[in-house]
Amino acid sequence: MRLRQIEIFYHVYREGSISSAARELHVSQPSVSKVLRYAEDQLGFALFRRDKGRLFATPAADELFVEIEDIYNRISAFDRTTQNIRKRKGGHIRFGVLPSLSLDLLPECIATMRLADPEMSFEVTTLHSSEMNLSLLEKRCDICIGFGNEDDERLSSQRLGDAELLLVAPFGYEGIPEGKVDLGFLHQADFIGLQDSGPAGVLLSKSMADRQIAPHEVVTAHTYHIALSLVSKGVGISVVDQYTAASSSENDLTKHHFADPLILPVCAVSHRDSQQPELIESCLAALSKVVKLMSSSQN
Amino acid sequence: MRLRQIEIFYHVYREGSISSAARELHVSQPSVSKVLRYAEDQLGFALFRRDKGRLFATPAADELFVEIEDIYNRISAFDRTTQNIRKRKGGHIRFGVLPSLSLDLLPECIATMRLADPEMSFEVTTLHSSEMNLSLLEKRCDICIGFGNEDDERLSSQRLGDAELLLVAPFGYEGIPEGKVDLGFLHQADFIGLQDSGPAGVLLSKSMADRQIAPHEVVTAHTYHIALSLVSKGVGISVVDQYTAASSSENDLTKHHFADPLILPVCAVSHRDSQQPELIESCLAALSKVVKLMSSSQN
DNA sequence: GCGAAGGCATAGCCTTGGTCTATAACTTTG
DNA sequence: CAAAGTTATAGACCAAGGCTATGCCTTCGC
Repeated sequence: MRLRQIEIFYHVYREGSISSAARELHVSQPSVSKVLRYAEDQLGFALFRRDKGRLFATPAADELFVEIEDIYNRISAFDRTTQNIRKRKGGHIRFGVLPSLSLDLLPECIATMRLADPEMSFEVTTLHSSEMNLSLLEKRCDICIGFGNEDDERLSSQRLGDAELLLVAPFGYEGIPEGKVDLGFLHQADFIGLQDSGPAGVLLSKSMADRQIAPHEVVTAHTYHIALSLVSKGVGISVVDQYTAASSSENDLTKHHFADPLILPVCAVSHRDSQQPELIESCLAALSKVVKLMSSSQN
Repeated sequence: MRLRQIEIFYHVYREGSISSAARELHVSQPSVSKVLRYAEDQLGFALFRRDKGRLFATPAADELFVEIEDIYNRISAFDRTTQNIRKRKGGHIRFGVLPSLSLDLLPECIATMRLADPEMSFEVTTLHSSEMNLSLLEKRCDICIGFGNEDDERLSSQRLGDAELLLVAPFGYEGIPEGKVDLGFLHQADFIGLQDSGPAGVLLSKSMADRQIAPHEVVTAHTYHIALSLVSKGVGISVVDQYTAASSSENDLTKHHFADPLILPVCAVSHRDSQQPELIESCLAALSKVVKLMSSSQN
């Protein structure tokens, strides 16, 4: 079946009549009639039963419509994408970013870059650490921002700045010292852990293992948002990166630096053989600048 | 973009060259070249950069390919469906069935119906109770089989037979009497419940509530398979319908009838204005026959 | 350095898918 | 019974997409 035949079948099936499908598609009625008939000839089976000058869908049409509906929607979305590409003036960058960096760091960066060049357009997807490399290699995005380095020679990574892991505790949590906190404070404490937390989780659990610190993990949360919410409800304490901490709207919690700070590199990773290396370069430069600015203002 | 243009773009992008795409598609090289060029003209932007007689994908092409890959796969699947429809000789029925009935009851029915008419073909999807009506109304399937009646005047339902809920317990479970078991046996027992279990769950919890029986629900499982596996491991006892119980391969558990049996109707629901009423009718008759046969042989 | 091989593009020709207008036949409705 | 709705057919036309033949450019091996 050709695309036009699919379109016409889709509308005739939904409208239940050739005439109204023709009106919807802004073409003549005989045109729709002919294409539909032609499609049936090629398929080798009828899509509609003609009875007293009216159409009734056959079981085969019911079955095909289930698949066509989906295809049609995707084609429509695809057409919108081509429209968007055509209308673009400046460059276009597709970001993949950790959920924790998506609420604070990246919006700030994009705002800054758009000020510098209002013609540029952006696309943002959130990804987990483990998905980033694949997404870049399959060219589903242009720049990924996360904690840690690439591990593939087709990719290149650049350190934008640092992210510090902070202790977050409910407001007025017992026994928290003024100023910096020792990591040992976590020992035996009621702790809210994060599942699948990537490099941040690795760094934290490694640091704790080195000093034989074992918190009492009362809840394992799947998202940072839930973890912070649990902290603010007094369920326990947790450790998150500074950007997650900053983006939280919870004001029932306090944030604390560690005496021996836990530092993670914030890295931007991109494909080595991009078709628009200058654009990527200028983007990375802008990112790096904004990240440095943000981390200095947060201390 | 027309369908042919999408197909050609897809293959050129994957192969990296017009010539090999042409070979793959079994058409001439100039043909592919021309369609690709034409597509670019219509889109208003280049898909490939031509450099020293070779093609290199542009960022726009990378972006479009992400969507096209998916569309292409669906079109391929759709083409296979049209092939299948064309090749069919006899009737075709699309079943929607509860997971618990999908392993034992429905395969038995289909085997019987195929013996009676080897030309018929079938399609089976598993659905939850809550999805069945919608699936029928949207004509995504022809007959749904579950516990309980339809609740929509556009649908008609037929009782095929009964399903009894049985107590399942680990082999040698303490205190289980010979013969029938009273429902009160569940009170305070370590019980494995089922989440989202539809009419079966409703019947059971209602019966228990009436007699103020409250088991100790130690695990809530998401699938019957997990529940049965937990029972056979001695975690607790559970209640499932006879077909689920029969389909289990666990032999570390025992099955018991209740003194006051918990009976659910096994119903087949179909659309009132089907295009193939005789086919549906004969199917329902065959189903009814098989179900009656099966439930008598199981007692 | 030159010829062979393989890549892409253009030209000219043909088939067919899809559009239109005009018209006919049939159903339902007022 | 006429009016307004439906689908189907006929004939003309244009554009999409296929083919062969050919030319040009790059790369590779001798």
